[in-house]
Amino acid sequence: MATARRSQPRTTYHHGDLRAALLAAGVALAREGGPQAVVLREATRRAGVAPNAAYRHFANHRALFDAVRAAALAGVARAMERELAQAEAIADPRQRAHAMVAAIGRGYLGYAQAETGLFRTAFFGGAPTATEWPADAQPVGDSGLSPFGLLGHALDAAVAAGVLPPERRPGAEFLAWSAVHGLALLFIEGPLQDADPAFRQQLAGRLLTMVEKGL
Amino acid sequence: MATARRSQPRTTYHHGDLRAALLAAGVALAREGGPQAVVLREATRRAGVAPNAAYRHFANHRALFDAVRAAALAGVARAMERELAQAEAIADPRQRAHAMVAAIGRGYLGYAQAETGLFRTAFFGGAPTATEWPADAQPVGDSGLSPFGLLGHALDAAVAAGVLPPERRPGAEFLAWSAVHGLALLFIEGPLQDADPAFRQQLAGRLLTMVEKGL
DNA sequence: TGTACATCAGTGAACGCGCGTTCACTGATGTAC
DNA sequence: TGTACATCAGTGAACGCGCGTTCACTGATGTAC
Repeated sequence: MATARRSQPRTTYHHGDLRAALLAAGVALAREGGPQAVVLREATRRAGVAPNAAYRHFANHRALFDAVRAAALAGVARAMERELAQAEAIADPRQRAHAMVAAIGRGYLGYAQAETGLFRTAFFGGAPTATEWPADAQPVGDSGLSPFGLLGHALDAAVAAGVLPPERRPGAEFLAWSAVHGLALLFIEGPLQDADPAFRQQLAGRLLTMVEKGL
Repeated sequence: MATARRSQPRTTYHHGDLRAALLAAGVALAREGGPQAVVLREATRRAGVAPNAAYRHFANHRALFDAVRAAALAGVARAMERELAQAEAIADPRQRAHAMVAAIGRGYLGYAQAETGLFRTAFFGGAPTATEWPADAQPVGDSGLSPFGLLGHALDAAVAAGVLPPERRPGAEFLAWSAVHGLALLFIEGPLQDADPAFRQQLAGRLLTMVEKGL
C-alpha cells in the first residue's frame, strides 16, 4: 500500500461526500487485496482526509468493513443476474430451468475469478455468525435478492418446470452451493490457481452437470 | 489470549526440546483460533521462553506457521485414513470402492467440524501458490499420502472396481473435492454453522450420493 | 580424569511498524430572527 | 438582507497495543587433548 492515491488535493474544507469516498476506497482495497486489505487508515488516506474523519461516517472499522462487504455481495448478485437474464429469455420451460441453474453457477464462478478480492471479501470477512451470514443478508442485487436467494429462485424454477423433483428441493441450495463454492476456492486459492482457463471452464461445466444429475 | 499457559516453570537453562514445544504451542493456537492465531510471540510465551528464542529453531514466523500447517494437514490425512481403514475391509470390490470414496468425504467433513481451527489452518494459511498448495505437498499422513492423494487413491480404486468409468477419472478429484470442501465451509463458517448435527449428516449423505451419481 | 575452549541455546532490551481509536480543537454551513 | 449562533465535518496530535525481528549478551554443554 505504498502509494496512497487520493483523487485530487481537496480545496474545500468539507469533503462533499466522504462517506461515499471512504466506501469506494474500501471497495478498491478489497478488490486489490481481499478482506485483510480493508484498512480504515488507508481508506482515509485515499480519500485525502485525516484518519479520524472516518468516524463521522462509520461507527468503527467493522462498520466500514460491513459496508464494503455488502458492496461485494451486491457485485456477486449482479454478476449472477447478468447470466440469469439470458437464461430467462429461453422459451422452452425445461430448457430455461436448466439454463437458469447453470447461469447461477457461471455467474458465481466468473465473479470469483474476475474479482477475487471482492469475492473473498463477500464470503470470508471473518467470523460472521450463521444468522448474519452474508448470503442470507439484506437485499443486495438489482433484483433485491442475495446470491443465495438467486440460487433458490433458480431451483424453484427447476421444480416448477419439472426438472427437479419437489421432494429433492429442500436443502438443494446447500448442495449446489457447496459444489460451486468449493470449485471457486480451488480456482482462486487452491491447486487450480494457475490452471489454464480452458481446463477451468471444462471443469466448471462438468461440475454443473454433476450437480444437475446428482440432485 | 489473556492467560498464557506454560507447562511448568523451567528449572534448567536449556529447554530440552524447544522446537517441539513451539510447534505444539503453535498447533494449540491453531486449534483454538485458526491460522490468524498462530502468533510467534504467543507460542514462545506458552513454551515459557523469550520471544527471540524461537529464532534458534525457526527462521521466521512463516517457518513456524508452515510447520503448524503441515501438522494440521497430517491431522486431516489421518482422519481420512481412519475412515478409509474400515472401508478397505469390505470384501465386495464394488461395494468397497463406493465405501472408500464415501470414507474420504466423511473423514474430511468430520475433521472440519471437530477441528475447525486446524482445518482452516491447513487450507487457509493465506496466499499459498498453486504449486505449493498444501494438499499437493509433502507426505503427511500415516500412509504417506496427502488428503488430496488419498482422494485420488479412492478414485483409482473406484475405477479399478468398475464403478467409475475410466474416461471420467481425469479431473474427478477436483469435482469431488469441490463439493466436499464447499460443504465443509458451509458447516464451519457459513449458514449451516448452527444447523443441528442430524441435518448436517443428512446433507453430507446427500452430497456424497450427488457426487457419486454425478461423476 | 581433568581442564581449556569452541559451540550452542537461551536472555534482556530495544527497534520500527501500522493499526484502531480518543481527545480537544477549528473551519464551514445553514437556520432563526 | 443581514447577522447570531447552533450544528456539523473536518484537523492535529497522541494513545496503547501487539506484533515480528535484531542486537549484543550469558549460561550451559560437549569435545579435544
